[in-house]
Parts: sequence; structure tokens; C-alpha cells
Amino acid sequence: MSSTIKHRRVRVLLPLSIGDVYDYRAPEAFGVEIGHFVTVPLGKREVVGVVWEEASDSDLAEERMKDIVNILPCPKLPGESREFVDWVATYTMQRKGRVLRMAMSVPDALYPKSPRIGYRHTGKTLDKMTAARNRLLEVVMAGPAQTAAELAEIAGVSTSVVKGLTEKGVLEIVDLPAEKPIAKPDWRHMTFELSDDQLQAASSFSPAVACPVFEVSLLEGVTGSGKTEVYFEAISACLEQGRQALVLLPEIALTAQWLSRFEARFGVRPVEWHSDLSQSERRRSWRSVIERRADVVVGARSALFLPFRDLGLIVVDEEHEASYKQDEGVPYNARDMAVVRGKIGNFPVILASATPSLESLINAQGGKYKHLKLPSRFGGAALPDVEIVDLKVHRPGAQRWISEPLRLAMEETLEAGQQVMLFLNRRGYAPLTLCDACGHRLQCPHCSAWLVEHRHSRRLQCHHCGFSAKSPKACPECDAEDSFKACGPGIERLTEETEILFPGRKIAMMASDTVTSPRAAAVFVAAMERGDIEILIGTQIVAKGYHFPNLTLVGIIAADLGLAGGDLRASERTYQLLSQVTGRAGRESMRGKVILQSHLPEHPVIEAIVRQEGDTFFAMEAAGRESAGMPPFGRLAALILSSANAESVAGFATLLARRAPMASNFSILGPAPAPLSMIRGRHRHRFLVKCAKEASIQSIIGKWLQGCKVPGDIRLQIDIDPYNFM
DNA sequence: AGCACGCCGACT
DNA sequence: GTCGGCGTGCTC
Repeated sequence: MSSTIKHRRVRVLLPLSIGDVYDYRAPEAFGVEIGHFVTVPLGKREVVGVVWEEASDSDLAEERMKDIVNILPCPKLPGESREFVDWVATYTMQRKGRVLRMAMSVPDALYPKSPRIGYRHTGKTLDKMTAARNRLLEVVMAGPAQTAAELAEIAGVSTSVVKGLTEKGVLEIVDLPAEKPIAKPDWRHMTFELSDDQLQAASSFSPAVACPVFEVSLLEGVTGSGKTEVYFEAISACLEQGRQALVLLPEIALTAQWLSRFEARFGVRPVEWHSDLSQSERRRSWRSVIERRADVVVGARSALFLPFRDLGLIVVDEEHEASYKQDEGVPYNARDMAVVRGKIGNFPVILASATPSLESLINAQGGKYKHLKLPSRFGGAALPDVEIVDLKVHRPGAQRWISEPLRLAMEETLEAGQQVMLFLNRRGYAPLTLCDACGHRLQCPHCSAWLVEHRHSRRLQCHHCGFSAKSPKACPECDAEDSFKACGPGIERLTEETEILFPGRKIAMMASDTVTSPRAAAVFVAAMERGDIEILIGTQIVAKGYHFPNLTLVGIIAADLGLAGGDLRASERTYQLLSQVTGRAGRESMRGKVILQSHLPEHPVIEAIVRQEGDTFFAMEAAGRESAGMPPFGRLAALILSSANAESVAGFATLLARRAPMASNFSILGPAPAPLSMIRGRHRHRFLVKCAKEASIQSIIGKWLQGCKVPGDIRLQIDIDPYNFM
């Protein structure tokens, strides 16, 4: 240790996958503070990091120390964000740098925006006009002033053409207006008329918002009960306090309706954060948050890592949604981390859902969360009739999936001028294609999964790795031509059948591979609202929160699809999904009808849906989990070993198994080849660690892996609280 | 994460 | 003999 240290030292966290913080000298003149974004030398390059803490105890030799290069012109990463990064890294057992990376997802936003220069036509003409120059000039004259890069892109020419015409005086430089300012939501803009139940629910979280104090509320209410309006009141109270609010939504692609409701209540659109944003929109959103110009942000799970300085409320809408769980990179559950973020920032968190997760229900029952239930605004009449069709009795016939009772109901509904929705949670034409001549099954070359035929695009696709190939003419095994036979239904095949059964009807298909953006989703929603679609066929994308007043019949093609497989939450998820789909039928004045086709009509999940008895189902599900020591009554973690080399993973898995510790309060299951034993060309083996709720699963895993060298060709992924069991 | 170092096979 | 494949290890 050294009395020789003359300079101030600080620890800098870099958004890289390296071990931990590094110490740097902070030159006196810079005025470096904790939280500053700084450039530091690292090896031969310079990287941007965040000053994480003082390093007065640093014992690194002076000659190895390097100086911070400079401080970036950006507000500091707030203390709450830094604490959150630390917490998430520890909980998920991931390197801190990887978590910081999620909070620094827009590197450009740390630098000042270069002034935007646009080009416009001066009016001058030129004798020497080339084809490229003509095209560019057309673009320039057609639209407003834009940057050289934008103009060149649209015209399909290089930016040097812009430069050339500017030198010749045909184009001139103009300053483009600065970035669009962030609109301020006004909590007084317009208040919705709330029912007594809604008012009561809304007033229950206002003290915590006003104070503010950490508290979690589970807001439970069927679609149409006005959950959104209720939590808008909490946002309103938060804005009144002058603090920032964050709303997490699972599928941001489906938020057009949500955004217009927000705009109706608060006068402007909130700041958005999701994968569909352009680079410049992303930059604008990130910057508006750290500069405290954004008051309300709506976003996907990653919005949790935005650098809020003054967050006063988080709402997690559709909190039961599996898409809150990130499986790749740093595996985390945004719903759970939102609660942690609330605890760190000492503000309330609202979890909203029509079909809450078992985790949240148990927390509410145990008094950990407040439980607010909203009855339907329309009384019992809003609940649709659910009729079950036993597929063992009403067989739709070979290569057919719509049973006679469903067909009749569809006909009746269409005759009455109302809309029908068919739900089948399977993309593509058929889940399996095989050769009728030799029995060969079309399989993904990189995964242990079948290739799914998508007739729409005339391609075969792997739904696990994104592999895609042209549909072959002949069997790759026996060369037989036209021998392929589709097995099982996908929504493309269902659409084909529907077109045959209902010729002349307006039929549309909606799946995540055809509807990829908010804009695309809005097109469908508008078409539905106008009545340009009579039969909507979709995967689970249609299950979420849409409001179609004239939709009165929902047909569930294969209700028990999700029940197969060894997934811990298979029953719970199926219940939630079917319950959501069921909720699409009939709203307001018109009573809806649901026809649920199933091979397992006596399955508890199916029975619970038919009888609309969620409470009984969840009580049973909870009892089952509790006796098995499964979440939320116990803790679970998955360790996935993967490698391109099958023997090498198997060998290392055996080695790890031999070193597995044993004790009474936890158990280690495995290794076993993962259900999808190969994905993206990597062979996978899996361990499951299960322990008591009170135990620290991280320290069990930490001790187990301590001093264990993972061979270079093997990747070890730790997934705390796994959701995906494939 | 990225970059250099280093040790093996195939080309001039 | 050198070029280049990517396994290994380090960066304050």
C-alpha cells in the first residue's frame, strides 16, 4: 500500500464483459465525479465507461495506472441506476460490465449531437446534369430540407453527388431545425370519468405516489374493467409530484391503442422505448431521460435500464407476460427487477394484469403486495359463454381443424354481421413436414427441431435459430418429387381451410412474423375496426388487449397445445393465454361466445376456462408447486452448458455433476441434455438447481463453480429464475 | 468486448 | 520459409 500515491484514483466500470472495475487516475483539473461518463485508455484502444466509485485504497502499481482521457458532455449516470446495475449483476450472477452495457445501449447519446445540416435547391440550374444529379435534384425538390446522407439514401446516389451540386451552387446548406422537443404530459389535460371501484383502486396507491414510498400493488381486473385508466391516475399523481414515471408493456408492437388512450388522458404522447425505434429516436429517448426532460416513458423491458434521475413510479402492465423474461445475454425478469428498482428508488410499483402470475398472486395473498381487484364495468354480462367441443367426439375430418359446431357458430356470427376470431398458437403452415415416400422429416441443420413450412414466403423456417431455406422440390433423402406431406395445423393452413369453408368472406391472418411493427399492427386494428376483416386468424399476438366491439365469436382451435412438455408454468401460461383470448369475445352491449376445441376437455386448465373459475385453478396450481418446492415457494436456477462439440459438453457436464455439492436445503438435478438438445449448432446440457425460498441460490451456485475452469469451447450460462425450459 | 500473442497447417 | 487459421489471455 502506498503513501506514494499522489493522484486521485477512481474505479471505472466499462460496459464490457470483463471481470470488474478498473482503477484510473483522475486528473485534478477534470473535476471527475462519481457517475461521470468518461473515456479511458484500455490496452491499445479507448473506451467509454462510468466512474463507479473512489479508489483511495487502490494498491495498483503507479506505472500500470493510466489517466482518464476526458469526461463526456452528458449528465452523470444517476446513483440509483448505478445501484440497480450492481444489484442486477449480483442477482443474475453476471458481470457488472454486461449489465452496465444495457444501461448504455445508445453510445452515441453520450456525445453532443452534431449540428444537423440540410440541403435545398437554390433555384439555379446546371447544363452538365448527370443521371445521378437529376435523381438527387428530384428528391431535393420533392421534400423538405434533409441531410446529405438522407437525400443520398433516398435518391440512391452517393453523398458526393450532394457535395458536387452544392459546389456548383445548385444546392445550398440550411440549418435543420433542432431535435423535436419532448412534449410535456399534462396531468390535468382530461380526466376520465371513473367508476366508484376505479376511484377506490386509484386512491389506494395515491398516498404512496405522493409521499413517495416503496410499495407494490397488484392491480387485477379483466379487460374492460379500466385498469389502464386506474393506473393513469397514479401516473397523474406522479407527474403532479414532478417525478418521472415508467410504464412497461410486454409487446410494444401492439401499443397504438394504448398510446392513443394515453394521449387522450395527458394531451401528448409519452416517450417511447422499444426495439422498433430508429437509431436517432433511440438517442433522443435515452437523452431525454438522462436530461430529465422525459416525464413519462413507455417501453419494453429494457426501458428499466434507462438512466432515470427522478423516477417516482413504475407500472408493469400485463405483468404475467413471459416476454418480460429475457433469456439471452443477461437473463433477467423485468417484472421482478421493476420491483427491485422501486425498492432502490423508494417509490411505488404497480403490477397490472387481467390474469396475474402465480408469483404475484402469492405475494398478494401473503400481504407482501397490496391486492386491488377491479370488477368488470359491465357486470357478469361481459363474460362470454364458453362452449367446449371435444375433438374426440366432433372430429373435423382428415386434414381439417375446424369442427362442425365451430363452423356453424362462425356461419351464424357472420350472418349476423359480426366478426369472428380464430386462435391457433402456431405460426406457419404446419409444424412438421415429412416425405410420404421415405418418411424423412425436414429438420433444421443447426437445431434439434423440425423445420416449419411457411407457404406465404415459400420457405422452410426454424423457429429456434432463424434458419431459413427455400422449400425443396424433391425429398433431400430419397429424391421423390411432390412427396411432402404437412402434419398438423399452423395458422396458414387454418387460413386455407377457412377460405374453403367461407368463400367470399374477408379473412386476415396475423402472426408475429407478418406483424412486426406498431405500424403494421395498427393497420390490422384499423381494418378490424372498419369491418374490413370478418374473420381474423391469429397466433397469440391477437390475444393481447385489443378492443374490437363487433367481435363476438372466438374459436380456439387447439386449446391444449401449450400443455405438452415439461414446462413448470405450462398450465399457468395456458390458463392465462386462453383466458386472454376468451376475453376478446363480446364487449359492452354484445354478449360474446367462445368455442374451445380440445382433446383433453377434462384437463383442469380447460375446465377452469370453461367454468371461468380462475381462483380454484390457481389454488390448485399453487398447492402443486408448494408440495414440489417449486417457484414461487422455492427458488430455481438453470445452468446451461453449450458447445459445438457434443462430447466436450457431455464430458464437462459429468465433471460438474461430480463436483456438485449436496445439502438438505437444495438439490441439483441433471445433467440432462436440454429438451432442445441442439440450438444454433450448439449441443446443450442442463442442470437445474432448486432450493428453499430462504436460501441464496447464488451462493450455492457460486460455491459449486468456484475454482471450476470452464473449458474454452464451452459456454456456461446461468439463468436465475428461468422461464424457458427448452 | 476487442486486440495481441502464439502455435499449427498450406501455400509461394 | 511465410501467411493466416482461431485458441488463450490480458486490459487499470
